[in-house]
Amino acid sequence: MSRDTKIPGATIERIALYLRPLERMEEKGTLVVSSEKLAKICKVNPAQVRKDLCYFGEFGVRGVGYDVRELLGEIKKILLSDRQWKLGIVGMGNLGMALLHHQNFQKRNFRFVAAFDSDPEKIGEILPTGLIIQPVSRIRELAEELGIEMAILATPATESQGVASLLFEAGVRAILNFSPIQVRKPECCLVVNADFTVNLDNLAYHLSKSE
Amino acid sequence: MSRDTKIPGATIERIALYLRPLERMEEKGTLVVSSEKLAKICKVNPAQVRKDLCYFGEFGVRGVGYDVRELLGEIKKILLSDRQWKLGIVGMGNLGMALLHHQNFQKRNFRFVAAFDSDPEKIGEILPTGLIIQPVSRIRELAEELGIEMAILATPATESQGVASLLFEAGVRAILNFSPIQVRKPECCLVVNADFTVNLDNLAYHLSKSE
DNA sequence: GCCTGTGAATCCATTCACAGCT
DNA sequence: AGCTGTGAATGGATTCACAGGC
Repeated sequence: MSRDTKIPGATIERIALYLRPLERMEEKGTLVVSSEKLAKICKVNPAQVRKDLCYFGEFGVRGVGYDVRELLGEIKKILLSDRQWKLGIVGMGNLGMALLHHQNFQKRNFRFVAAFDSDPEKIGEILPTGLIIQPVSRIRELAEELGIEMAILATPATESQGVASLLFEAGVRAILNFSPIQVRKPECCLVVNADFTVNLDNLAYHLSKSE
Repeated sequence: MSRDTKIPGATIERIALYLRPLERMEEKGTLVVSSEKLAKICKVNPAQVRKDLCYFGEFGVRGVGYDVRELLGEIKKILLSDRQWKLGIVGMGNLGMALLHHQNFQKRNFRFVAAFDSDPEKIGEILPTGLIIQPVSRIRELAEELGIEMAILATPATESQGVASLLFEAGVRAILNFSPIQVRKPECCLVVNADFTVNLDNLAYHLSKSE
């Protein structure tokens, strides 16, 4: 497939999904996987798997399948998950703390290099990882100094927009937003929302639809 | 619009999004809102707001807009968020603990009625909310007794499928899954995945695409 | 004049179906 | 024979554009 084709957003979301089972397969020593097998694990259509992959190249062998190790490498290259990303986190309440210490970020090559909060009680606290909680007022300075590339926003709704603006001004260009508001952002920057209460609202609706 | 029209899944996701700013408007005493205003806050297209709403009825007044209080009521009815939902949570690590104590669930009428873990060290621990951590082996019994309607899965990947199956057998029909695997489920049940590391993978990809 | 409700048009995503390679 | 790669067909979701009521 031609390189210049526009790649659907939905495709790259699924690509990230394919990555995880492939890692487990590599660990277990599985050498080859078919689109059908991978599709079943990820709960998608086999044709979808093939189409998604072929936006990026021809990774498979007809009549055989995909080489697990090779496909894993290609996907990591596509998602830039073969290199480390530096994260900042703002809002060290229950959720912020849990995210900071969550193993899956480390596993996925995301590394926290700074933690911020606006509560004077918390500032200066030394966390188990060795990080020290910094005041929100130092975001500008530290984001540049430490080279923060993405940030996680775990602040209360009232603070989210203010903090997001600070982050964007400091050159952070991507935010994963756990707060329940949609933040304004410059054209060049990215925000993904992860307010899980909306997921529950969704479940509630669909649950009651099916009696 | 006719009542029997199939309602897009994307629509109901956005409906949950509209709910939040409407609540803030009601608190502030705002009486009326236009599709344009609401759209701007939620970062969507105004026509989208109108179309979404008109799947459920005619809530607005031409030339005027939507009555905030009335619209809020209608949306709460649609999403069944005018009643309380009983939640269970499994996996009381950092993340599970943080979710259990997260204020936004309470605000949204989701109430935790049980917490489970498989670690003998944790079982019996009394949490700040008064809940006692129960062994996973009691899921069956307690889910029925307490009337758990949805569950949050914050277990390590290796345990997720097992626990999910237990929950489904116990009559829980909806799961919000924070672990990085796609669980098998009966036809009648629902799973929404909320593995936020895939969101970061997404951000990483799009970030590097835009230089 | 203003803003909703909604068919029609457009855009995007998924699935089918089969040609092509091993 | 088996499984990938991909155009074509289908199915959904978004946006346009305007008629209709305040």
